[in-house]
Amino acid sequence: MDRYDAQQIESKWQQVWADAHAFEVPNPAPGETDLRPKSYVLEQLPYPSGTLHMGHMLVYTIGDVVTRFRARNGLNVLHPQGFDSFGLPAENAALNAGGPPRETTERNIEHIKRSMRRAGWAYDWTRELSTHKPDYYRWQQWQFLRFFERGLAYRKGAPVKWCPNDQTVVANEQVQDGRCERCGAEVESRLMEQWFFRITDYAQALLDDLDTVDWPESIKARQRNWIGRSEGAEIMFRIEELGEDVPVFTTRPDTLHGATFFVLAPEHELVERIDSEEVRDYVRRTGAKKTAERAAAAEKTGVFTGLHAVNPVNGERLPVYVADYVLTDYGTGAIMAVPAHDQRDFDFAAAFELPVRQVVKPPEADVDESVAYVEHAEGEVLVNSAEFDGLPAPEGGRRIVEKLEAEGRGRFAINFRLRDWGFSRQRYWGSPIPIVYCDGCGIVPVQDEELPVLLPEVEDYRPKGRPPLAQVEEWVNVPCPRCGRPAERETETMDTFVDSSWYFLRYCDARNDEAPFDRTAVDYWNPVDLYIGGVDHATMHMIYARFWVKVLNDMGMLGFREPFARFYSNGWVTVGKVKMSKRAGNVVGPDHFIERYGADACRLNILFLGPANEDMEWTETSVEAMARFVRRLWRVVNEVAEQAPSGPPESGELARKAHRTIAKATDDIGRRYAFNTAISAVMELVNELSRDTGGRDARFAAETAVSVIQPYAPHVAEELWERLGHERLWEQPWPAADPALLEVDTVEVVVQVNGRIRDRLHVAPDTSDEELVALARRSEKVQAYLDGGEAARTVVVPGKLVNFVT
RNA sequence: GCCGGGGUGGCGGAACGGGUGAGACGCGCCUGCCUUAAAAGCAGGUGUCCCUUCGUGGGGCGUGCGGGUUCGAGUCCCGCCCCCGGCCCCA
Repeated sequence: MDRYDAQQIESKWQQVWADAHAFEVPNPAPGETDLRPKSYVLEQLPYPSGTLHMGHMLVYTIGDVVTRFRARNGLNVLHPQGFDSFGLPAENAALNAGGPPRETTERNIEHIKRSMRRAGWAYDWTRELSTHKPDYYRWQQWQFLRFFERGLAYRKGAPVKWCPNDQTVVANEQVQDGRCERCGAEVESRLMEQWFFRITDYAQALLDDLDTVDWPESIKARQRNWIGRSEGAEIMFRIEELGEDVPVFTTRPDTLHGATFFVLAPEHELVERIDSEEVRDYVRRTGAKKTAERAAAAEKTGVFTGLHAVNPVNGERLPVYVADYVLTDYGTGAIMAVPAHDQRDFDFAAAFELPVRQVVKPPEADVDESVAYVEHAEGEVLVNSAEFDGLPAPEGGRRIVEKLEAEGRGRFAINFRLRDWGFSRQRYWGSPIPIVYCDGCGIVPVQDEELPVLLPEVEDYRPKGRPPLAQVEEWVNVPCPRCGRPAERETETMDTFVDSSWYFLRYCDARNDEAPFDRTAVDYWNPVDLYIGGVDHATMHMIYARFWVKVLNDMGMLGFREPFARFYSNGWVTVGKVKMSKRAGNVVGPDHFIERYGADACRLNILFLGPANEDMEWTETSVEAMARFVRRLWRVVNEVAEQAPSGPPESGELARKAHRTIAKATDDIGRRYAFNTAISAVMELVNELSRDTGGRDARFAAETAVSVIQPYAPHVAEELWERLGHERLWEQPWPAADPALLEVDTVEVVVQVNGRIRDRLHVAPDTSDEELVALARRSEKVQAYLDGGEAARTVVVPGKLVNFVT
């Protein structure tokens, strides 16, 4: 027997697969139907900002196991791969490396592709895409123009989060604890003109359709959190001195009579009309505050404006304050303050000595205005609320809104936390936005025939506050597409989340140069049957992509409403319980381990560490263990190949074990996504096989072990399959377990007396209940415990136990 | 605060519609074989405590804590404790 040589075997089979175009999956030709059901298996594509790490190893191996398993189970499987190559990570990587982003990015892509091939992942590379390539972003620009025509992409001035380090606007979602998610710098608030997608139009649909997808509950919960739907009312207050109506949103219209003051956010548009040095000073100070400071402030701050707001329900004049505990980007940026029933209002009232008036009273309690009553109790009623006194609070709230509605001063309303998606970036490395600004015509879209608007090569792409593209005069200055007079191009670029909002559609028709994709192709493959990726993309990317698909569906470009029918979220790979990440500086790459132990051992290892949807601890000893297992498999199967006779199995215990292994692995991979336990099952089989490698059953067991481990360790499986006298394992049907052979010859049946085990019987699995009881009763040990008496009740679980209850 | 997910040996983890003896599989550790030696490999042992005429012997306790349902609970119910993650001046 020759020695196991991972490198030699793996490169051999990788070459065989490439030559055979083994994983290339053409779209069905027009008019033809593939009889196999389709399956679209997709993993989130990588940012080529460096090399692969163990997190990638995990996600891509999961996808690969499922792909290979499904292909052998008669499905037509699409499994493409590409690169999310635009955006800040790639650009920052280029800045660090000191070259142009295109060069570093493309170098990284080549490196990653080599690693991916070396790992043996079965991709259809004919569909490869990179989002920084003009043939990709051309169609993104095209789709942007369709969004723009429909008013779904628009420009507005808005307070935005500005990262002083990256010198760009970042999305709210990219801010963590007041810091830039990418670089960790504290973000500032600025008012800027921005491009937005009108995702809020789809808030309700995004919420409702979560019920139609098969995702982990935790991921759905995150999206629901993010969308943040709350029901309440919008109530109109008149600012007396300005003669302006200001709406407020409240979830507690029942407490309207308890409003004792009124607060505007410092950024509220009315604030600049207030002629007060004190107010201007406060707004200035607040603006200088970092978002994080503002949220963390223990003491409520604010300033009286001299204005008054009229409460529409009772005509009371409430003093108007400006205070930064009211946020400009939630609700309407103004609130009615009810200190008796809101902790924040209560704190503010305490600091500014404002009155507190309780209007909701829990049953059997006196009115107590020394604390805020914010919880809810069954049977609470309204007090101090004029004609609504005594009504249960929920009903009272309803009646109050109805009354205001009749007067045109209020209505039931639903508010979402979700904001429109600001997607323009003041950076270089992204898709240009195909827009031209003309003094005469305003915002003018670039004509479809002019696409793509190519990203020009620039000398200096470092961010300086102004978009780097603004410095490229020969690029910026163009004639207006509408009137032909001198005009200027949009110099901001698109957020990389735009790129990843539709890449899974492009894979279906990746070489189309007449449209983003053909609807037939996209409708054939989609929705993605299994989407695999990290929880970190559960909110942003996966909400944007859902939005994108809904819009395209409304445009009639595709025939489905949800992109990802099922989502599998992989856990983190940890080192000493710390997430493996660039930031933590504990990244271990697969390349070194693949070189040392082989891709098969590494693939097995990453899935054997634990359940793939939970965090798993990386240890080097476990790779060694898997390398040991592969060598053991190699030795045992080679032995069988050399000495075991061919011929139909004899259905002995070893053959039965093989059938049980098939059954377990099929269920573990196909239904449960329990990748670790399927490996254990094969290990058990190999352990048993190693004790007896000589018979026909041994040959069958060896073939089974090789066949079942193939999705995990495809190279060594293919080599051993060949040595067992067969070929092209990757195309062989997945083995089927014979139900008749799943049972062992004899089973051990436990005999209990009152739930205590007293004896064991060894019987055939199909022994009848009556027979079991008779056998059990005959046992001396049981007799002793029954003590001559009779069982009041006898419980029989066939093949498992007999329990006498006295 | 609200929401989601978890607590099982020295470690990672099994036990998948309550059905035996929990702890599969692997790591680590211990003993032995092979070897001049090492590596690799092979065989066996490994929750815990007690009794033992040491026998492939007997028994108690064990799945975060306290109750409960059941002939039978890691699994179901009630009440706690702790850990991880998400959204939070969200009006």
